[in-house]
Amino acid sequence: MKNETDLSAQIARSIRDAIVSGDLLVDERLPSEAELSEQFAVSRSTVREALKRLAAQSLIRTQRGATGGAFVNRLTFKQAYGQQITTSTLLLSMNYVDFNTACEARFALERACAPLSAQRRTVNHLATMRSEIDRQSQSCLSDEDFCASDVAFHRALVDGAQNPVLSYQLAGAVEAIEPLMNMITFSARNRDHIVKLHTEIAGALAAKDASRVDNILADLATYTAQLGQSVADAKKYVVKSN
Amino acid sequence: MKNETDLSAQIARSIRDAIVSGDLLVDERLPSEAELSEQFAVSRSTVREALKRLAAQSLIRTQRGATGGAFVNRLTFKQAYGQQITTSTLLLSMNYVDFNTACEARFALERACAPLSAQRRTVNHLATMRSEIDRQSQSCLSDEDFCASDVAFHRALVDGAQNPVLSYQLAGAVEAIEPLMNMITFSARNRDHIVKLHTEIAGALAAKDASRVDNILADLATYTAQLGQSVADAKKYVVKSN
DNA sequence: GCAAAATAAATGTCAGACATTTAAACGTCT
DNA sequence: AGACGTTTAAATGTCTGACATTTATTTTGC
Repeated sequence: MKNETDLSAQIARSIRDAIVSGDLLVDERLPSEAELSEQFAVSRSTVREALKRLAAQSLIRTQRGATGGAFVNRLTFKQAYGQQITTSTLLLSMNYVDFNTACEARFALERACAPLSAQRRTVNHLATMRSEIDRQSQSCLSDEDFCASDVAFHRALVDGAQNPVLSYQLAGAVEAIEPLMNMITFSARNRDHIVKLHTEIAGALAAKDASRVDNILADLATYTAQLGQSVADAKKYVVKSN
Repeated sequence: MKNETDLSAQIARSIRDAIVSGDLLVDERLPSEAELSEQFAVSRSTVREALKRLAAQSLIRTQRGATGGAFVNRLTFKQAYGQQITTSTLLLSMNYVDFNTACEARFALERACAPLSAQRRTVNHLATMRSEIDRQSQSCLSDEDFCASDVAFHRALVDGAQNPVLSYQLAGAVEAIEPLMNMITFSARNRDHIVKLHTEIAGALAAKDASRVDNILADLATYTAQLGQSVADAKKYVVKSN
């Protein structure tokens, strides 16, 4: 195989395997850097580079001081969200993905959450959604803030499904598309229509009417795709498409 | 805020921001380690630790030699898959998530892909699914191999939607659940039923019958949840549940 | 002109030192 | 004995300087 890698990468992989396989348990302390450098027969710097790699993936955390060291980290959903969003955003922003594809994926996934959310959403979720709708109705809002509020609205919808795995998966899809949405200039008419659809969604969720939620989400998907298309069309007159 | 972090973490964040914001473009070369250590007024070791952090997230790649250095990496879907799977697997394996929750999320997302897959799947996707069904029918297959084939089947279904973003998102959900599925002992009767459902799914996809695919997937979700439940029940007699 | 050798620039690795943080061990006073 | 300050030890964090290795370029020799 590819054995031409760095020592630090090899060591990182070795420790990562030990964690993933359950050989090292959560909160267990790794040997000290000095001990690791002996075990692997490399210098302390090399061990440190390996540990930094693992830290970057939230696989370990380090503490200084007498009882300090590197500990196997219990990956929290928040940390996982963060990584998911970073990765997804980069994937999209590096031009591999056009707006339509991202949009399609996002709404497909969101519609997967909708039935569960209709069953399980709490009053808190509904309240969050309504407060975001209020914010979106303020005409003084910048396009960026409008998008951010849009993301918050849809996050509340997804969180309503009360399934942290779904929330985690959707975090990437919903948040990563925000930079793409930010390229859209929202006219007052656009905003009115979106706010109207959001209001209907909140209403349908409040009524626990899953199929109505699904229909409105489908409309919203179509409408969003149209907005994206118009931006793409406008650009064609300025920049040559690939 | 939290400014108590390592220098290497701060520098990594600074460079990461430059990449995400588009300040550093894909394939652009970063300054050499020596130059970076001057710019940030830290030692080369510290810079190197920062770069290793970024490399661990596939944000940069490094080349040795005269024209070498650190380059902004174009994140490939394959790399993103890999990270996604690692993260998701860890998240699930660290006991935050029970089988039901993971299963629900997985099938919800998969059902989101099904209508698109029914429209767009190619003969190749169907062929892959059929060949996996054949493999699953061999009674000599170990439980682990059966699970692996199951994953391959569902991946083909998802890939049939021909939306790389969906495939990427689902990679985590479908593959990360494999270790949990591996705890299930599949009797011949279990396998027969699953193979039967898989066959029906493939047939419905071939016929481009989206709603039938959806119905069968719902059945499969229910059945899988039942299998997981029986494992959980059996365990209750041995280990006390939390 | 072309192939081999020297060169230079970069990352990879090592060794050793010092700084800083932190908890525990130790004393000292009440 | 107990509370409180001090010392100490162990760990990570950082710096410095050196050498090894890789690789593209330049030079040299024929």
